Amino acid sequence: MLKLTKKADYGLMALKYLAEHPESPALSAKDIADAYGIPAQLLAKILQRLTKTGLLRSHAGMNGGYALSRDASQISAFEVIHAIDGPLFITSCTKGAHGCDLTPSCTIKEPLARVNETIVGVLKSISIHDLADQEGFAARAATGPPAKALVTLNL
Amino acid sequence: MLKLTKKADYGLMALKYLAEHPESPALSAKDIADAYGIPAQLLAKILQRLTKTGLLRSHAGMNGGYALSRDASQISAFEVIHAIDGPLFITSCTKGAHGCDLTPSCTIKEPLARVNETIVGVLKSISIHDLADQEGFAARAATGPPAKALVTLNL
DNA sequence: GAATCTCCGACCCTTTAAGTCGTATACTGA
DNA sequence: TCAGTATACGACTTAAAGGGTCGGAGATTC
Repeated sequence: MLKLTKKADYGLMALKYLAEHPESPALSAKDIADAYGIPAQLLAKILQRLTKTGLLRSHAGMNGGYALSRDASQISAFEVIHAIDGPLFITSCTKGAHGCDLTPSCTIKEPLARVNETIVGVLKSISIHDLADQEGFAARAATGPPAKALVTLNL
Repeated sequence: MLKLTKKADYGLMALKYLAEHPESPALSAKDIADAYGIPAQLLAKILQRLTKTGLLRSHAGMNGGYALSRDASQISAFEVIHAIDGPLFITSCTKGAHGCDLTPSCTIKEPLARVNETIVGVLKSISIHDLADQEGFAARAATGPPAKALVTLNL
C-alpha cells in the first residue's frame, strides 16, 4: 500500500534522536527505544544494520552505544530507508535488472519507474538534519519559498 | 517497502488496456486478464471496485464487459490506486485524522507527510492516457524537455 | 570479574496480500 | 423463454512478509 516499514520509521526516528543529542558521545539502543516507546531489541537490530552500512558507529561496553558516523546533514532519508528495507521499488515488476516476471508485455512499469525515481529523489533530498531541525522547519514553512527540493518528472 | 500492491498494478494495466482499445464498446474481465496473463477472477474483482468508484462502467450479459467512464486523459493513476488500495499513507503513523498511535512525540511524521503529498502529486499528474501512449512517451523522452509534472517539496 | 553494552542468528506471531470458490443476478440473442 | 455469457459479491484458503522475542556470545569499562 505504498507504505514505509515500521523498521524504517524507527531507524529515521533513532537517527533524528541522535542528531538532537550531539553532546552525548554515544547513546544505547535502550536509551533511544525508551525515548520513543519502541521495542528495544528490535531497535537494536535496526541500529546494527545501520552500523553495518556505515551510517552509525557503535561502541560496546559500558557507556557504549551508537553515534552518527557523519554530520546529520550528510545523511539522507533515502540512505536510511535503503539500508533497512533494501532497494526501493514501487512496483512488484521492476526487480533488479530487468522487467516483469509476470508479463513481458507489461508496458506500465516504465512510467512507474520514473515515479519511483522521483520518490527516491525526494527522499535523497531530505537529510536527518532536516528531520531534527523542527524549529527551522516550522520557520521555513511559515516564511515561504525556501524550497528545499525541486523534483521534475519527465513523462 | 514502499511498494504498490499487485492489485493496483493490475488495475492500472487494465485501464491502460481499455484506453488502447477505444474501438470496443466493452471488454470483459477475461479478455483483459488473458491479454496480460493475470488471474481472471481477481481482475474481475478489481474492475468491480473501479466500477463502484465510477472510473469504469460495466455492462452484464453477452458482449458485455467494462469501459472507461471518462476519457483516459481524465483519469489519474492516483484515482486508480486510491480506489483499489485506499488512502495513501507513506508512514504507519499518519492514519486518518491524527497522529501516531505509538508515540505522541513522533516528530518525524511531519516531514514525511510532505513527502507523501509529493508522491500523491506525482501520481495525480499521471493519467491513464500517459500510460497508454507509449510512442508519444518515447518520443518525448527522446526529444527532451516537455516535462509533464513539476513537483516542489517545501521542507 | 561484574555490570553494561553491542552483536547475531533462530524463532514465533500476527497481519495482509494474493488468489480461489460458489452462487446470485443481469443481459443478450436466437 | 431458454441457454449462454457476463458482472456482482462475499466467504474462504493459502502464501509471504512484517514485526517482535529469546538466548547466547563477544566487547568494554569500572
